[in-house]
Amino acid sequence: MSIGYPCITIGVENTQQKTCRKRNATEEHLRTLIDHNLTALKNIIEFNAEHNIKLFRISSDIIPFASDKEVNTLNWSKEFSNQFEELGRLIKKHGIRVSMHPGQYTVINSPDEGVVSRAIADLNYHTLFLDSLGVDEASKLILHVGGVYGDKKAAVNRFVQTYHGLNERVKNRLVIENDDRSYSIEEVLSISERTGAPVVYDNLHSAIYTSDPDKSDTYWINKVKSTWEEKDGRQKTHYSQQQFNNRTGSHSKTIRIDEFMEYYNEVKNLNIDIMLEVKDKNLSAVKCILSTNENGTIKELEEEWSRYKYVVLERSQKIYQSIRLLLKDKNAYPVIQFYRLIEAAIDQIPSNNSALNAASHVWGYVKKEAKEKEKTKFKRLSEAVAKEESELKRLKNFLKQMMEKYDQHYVLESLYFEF
DNA sequence: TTCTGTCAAGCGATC
DNA sequence: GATCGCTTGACAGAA
Repeated sequence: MSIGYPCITIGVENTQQKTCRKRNATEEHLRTLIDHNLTALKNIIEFNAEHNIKLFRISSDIIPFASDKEVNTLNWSKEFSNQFEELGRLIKKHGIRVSMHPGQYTVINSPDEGVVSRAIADLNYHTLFLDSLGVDEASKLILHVGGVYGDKKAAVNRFVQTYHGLNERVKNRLVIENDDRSYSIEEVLSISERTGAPVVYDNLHSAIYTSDPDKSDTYWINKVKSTWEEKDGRQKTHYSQQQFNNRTGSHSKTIRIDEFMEYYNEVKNLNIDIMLEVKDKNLSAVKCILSTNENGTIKELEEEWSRYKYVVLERSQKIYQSIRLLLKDKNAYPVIQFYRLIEAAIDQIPSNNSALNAASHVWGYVKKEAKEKEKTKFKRLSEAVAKEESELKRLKNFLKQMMEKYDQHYVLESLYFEF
């Protein structure tokens, strides 16, 4: 089983994707952006390899306006073929399975022909991107069924009809997913019967929208399994949790580990890949991978701790001490307790005092080298935080600048500036 | 330098 | 029929 995350990373240097506005999309500017984004992808792949993350969704925005031939006229696949080859080699070398997922705006069953032809162009773009990497058919392209338009039967028929007219290369990668308001898992399954497309089961969507709420996740995962053939690779699923107090269907900030482990224990023998849909992306992927690793070592937790420690200290001295104590036994691997404590800390809002405490720890990395003027500024900003919580952002921005100026990579690679 | 509004996409609910 | 909300991170111009 592989566990992965979509599109972007939190707290990993040089992995940020760039884009632009249509009106600024000159050929030259697009070239710069594509070059930048492919380099960022390479850095993401390397990060994933280092952290044993074998599943990753590539952002649809990686080639800006790729499916709009009037805006992006570049032959990017050919022009950047060297970078694509290198990326493909890297992906294969590390055994990473990549995928893509056009968003809610790519709709092939619309009654509007213009919408459909743009959607087809978009699918062609995604397919060309994956083909350019040289990855096999197990690298999938995930799509929702689309709209209902007041007549679901007709809408489904249009989906099936358009599907059959798609390029073979697209069809070889295309997978359909249940959504949370229009097409339930049972409806997607019946569309799969008519198209042959494999099905991705999404647990949260199904919890929100299904005609059969009594059926379990395992029931549907088993049911859907037969839509996956050998050439499609391992069955893929999407997993997410509801963010409390948000709109139904909102993805949680982080994967709550106890809830995940309950799910994992039910599905671990079903031979699936799990794509986590969650706001904190790679952080939850690493969390879930370490939590399900029976041969994990304390060293891996110590590495995690080095990234989280100031985030925790900023919120709770008590939890900070508890985690230090927890990691004392070098032969143990208390991974679940560790993440429970991290989650408990992140749930808290930093008080002025605890935030200042963490800030002064971080300041400690540079205070010897700092110029008088910088020391004064730190003092002034700290005093402001003591009076007014809203000033914390200003103080942390200043600290980040200082860490960059004095090359304090230990702090910069931590998550202190990400929370 | 920091903040706020805008972009880009299509559906569907609401007035 | 027109408008807004949904979603998302980053752009882009204002302050």
